[in-house]
Amino acid sequence: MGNADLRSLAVIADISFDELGGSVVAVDAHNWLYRYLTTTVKFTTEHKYTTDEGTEVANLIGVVQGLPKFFEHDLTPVFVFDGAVTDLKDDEVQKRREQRERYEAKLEDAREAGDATRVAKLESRTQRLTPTIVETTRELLALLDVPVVDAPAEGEGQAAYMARKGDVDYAGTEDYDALLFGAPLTLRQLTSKGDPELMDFEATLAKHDLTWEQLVDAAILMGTDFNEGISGIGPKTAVSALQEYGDLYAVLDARGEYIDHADRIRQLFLDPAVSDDYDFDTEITPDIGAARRYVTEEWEVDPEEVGRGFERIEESVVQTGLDRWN
DNA sequence: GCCGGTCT
DNA sequence: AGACCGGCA
Repeated sequence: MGNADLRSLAVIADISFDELGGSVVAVDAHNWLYRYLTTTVKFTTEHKYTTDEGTEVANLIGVVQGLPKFFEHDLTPVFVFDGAVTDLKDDEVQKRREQRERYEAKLEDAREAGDATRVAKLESRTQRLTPTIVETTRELLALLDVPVVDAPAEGEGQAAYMARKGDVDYAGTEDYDALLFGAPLTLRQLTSKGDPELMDFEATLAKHDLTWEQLVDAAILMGTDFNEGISGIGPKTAVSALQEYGDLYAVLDARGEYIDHADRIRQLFLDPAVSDDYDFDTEITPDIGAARRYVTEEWEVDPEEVGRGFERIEESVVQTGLDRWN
C-alpha cells in the first residue's frame, strides 16, 4: 500500500462547485459507495436498514443521501463499476480481509460489553460491498435514471479512459491511482462537506519533469495496491531516482533491487483493460415514486431516513429541468 | 486515506 | 529532510 505518498507529488487545487455546473463526472462507484455505506452504518440504527429477513441495505440510505450533492450543483455523475479483479491484487485483498477480521473480533467484544458507541464505530469498519449491496445500488440508480458504466477491470482505469477520450469532464474518486491511470482531471472529496479538490495530471507531470511512464515507475517504487514498494523510497527519492536513471528497471538495477511483476503493474496503469461499450444520457429523468417504493417497501428501509434525500433529488432535478428551457 | 509522532 | 508506522476513519 502507501498510495497516499502520491498526494505529495500530485498538483491539487481547490475548486468550487459553482465552477463545475453542467459538467459530467465518471465516478468510481466502489469508492463512492463505500464512503456512504460506512457513514450510514455508523450513524444509523441497524434496524432502520435491515429487512425482516436480516439483510442489511444501508447502501440504499447512503445513495439517497449522497446523490443530491451532484444534482444540486448541476453535476451529472456516471457511476463506473469494477469488473474482474486482477490476481496482482491478491495480497492487498488478503490484507484488507485480515484487517476486517480483526475488527470483527473486536466488534464481538464490544457487543458483549454493551458498548454502543464502540459497536457503531467498529460496525462501520467491517462493512463490505456484498453482491446484495452492489445489486440494490444498481437497481436504485436505474430507477433514478442515473447512468452506469461497467468496467472490464478496474473502475478507475475505465473512468480515466472516458475522461481522456473527452466523454466525461472529470474522473471522481478519492484514490490517487487516478493519476497513474492518466485521468486528466480528477475531482476529490465529492463525498465530504464543502468544496472538492481538483487533481491535475499534466500539471503533475510538468511539476516533476516526468513522463506518464516515469510517474507510474515512481509509484511502483513507492508501492501501489499491486506491489510492496522498496523500503526507504518515498516520493522524493522516487522522483530523483527516475530523473537520474530514466526508468524503473534502471533504478532497480542501480540499487540491486527487484520487484515482482513490475512489467504487468506498469501495463495495468498505462494500458488498462477498458471498454468502449458504454452509452449514457446525461439528461436525467428519475422515477422518484418507484425509487422510494423500492427502498422503503421492497427493502423495508425506514422512510424517515430517505425522505429528505428524495425530496432534495426531486427539487434539484426539477430545477435542472427548468434551467434547460431558459 | 489522513494525521501526528518517531526513527534514520 | 525524508520515510515509516500506528491509530483512527
